[in-house]
Amino acid sequence: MPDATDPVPTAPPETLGRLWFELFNEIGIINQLSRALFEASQSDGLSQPQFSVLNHLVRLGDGKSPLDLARAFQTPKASMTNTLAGLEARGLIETRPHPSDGRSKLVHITDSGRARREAAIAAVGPDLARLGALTDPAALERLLPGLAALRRTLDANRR
Amino acid sequence: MPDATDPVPTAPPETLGRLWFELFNEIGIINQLSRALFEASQSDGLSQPQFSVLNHLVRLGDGKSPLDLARAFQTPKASMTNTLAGLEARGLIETRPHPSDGRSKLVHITDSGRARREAAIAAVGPDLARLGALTDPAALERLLPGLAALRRTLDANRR
DNA sequence: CAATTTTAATTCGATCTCGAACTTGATAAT
DNA sequence: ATTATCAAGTTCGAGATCGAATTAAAATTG
Repeated sequence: MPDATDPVPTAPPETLGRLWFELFNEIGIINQLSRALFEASQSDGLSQPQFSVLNHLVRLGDGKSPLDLARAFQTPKASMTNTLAGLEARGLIETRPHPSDGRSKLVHITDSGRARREAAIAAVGPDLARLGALTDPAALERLLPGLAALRRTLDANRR
Repeated sequence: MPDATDPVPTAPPETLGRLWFELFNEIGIINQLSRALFEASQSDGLSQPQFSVLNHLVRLGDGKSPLDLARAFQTPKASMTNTLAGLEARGLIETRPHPSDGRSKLVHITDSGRARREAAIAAVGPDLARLGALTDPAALERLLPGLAALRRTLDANRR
């Protein structure tokens, strides 16, 4: 029986750790499988991070700096540099100097990049349709708020 | 207005893709952040996959084959080979020949491996406690079934 | 009981990840 | 104004990821 003077419902510490590990484990596996699913569907070698950046630029607008993008995906700057280099080498984005800040630059998607994104979406389409038939979309939708909250908590809490 | 002759609520295809991408995006970021959180807490270089394997061996028993482990984590065999090599080089696991199958081998955790796992859990403890204070554990718990179902669907659906 | 096919694991190589150090440009402090 | 500090991006290097090819040991087949 809980003692009313307990400051907090004193979670059993072992159990708490287990909950987090289990959660992160599930998430790691899903991440794994979803990346593999996506990349297997792409005939050329567009990686999942590359696609994510293209998609972000289309959906939320381009003209962002690399640092903006790194923050949006919570990835280290060096990783974003690498992803952008891959996209630029393929001509899917181009970078222009920042008009007022000489250290920075702005990332713009090219027409070819837009087309590539469309093609990528079309290529995973059948796989997603297959998944969609096995899953209740509403159930997925219900997962999103909890995940977003968790993501924000983790983000707010990092050093 | 929906036409009653529509065979199925005809999910708007664009929207369906967006839902999946958003979901996988959140999951990718959480995976990212949780790995960084864990690894930053470890003073030596125990990686998150290495820890996961140690944890698995303690919780579900050792004496598994590398392939068993690869399947449990849905990772390619080659990745598991690499993770196990790292653990063995540190003396945290040891492998013994499979008694009846000459191709295989069995992974056993060492005393040092058990101790290392305990230490790793202790080292993330403060971070998890901080997170725990910002989150409702029950809300996390509620996420698990949906994630597990998603994981199973992805798993069942891969080629 | 050979020949074939499967299966467990490793090796290899190309690519990705990311912390740390560095370069260069902006901002602040005195 | 000069100097110190800070911020954006790149480079570098060590390690991780993972598909494909390889090796060796079952299991299967005819």
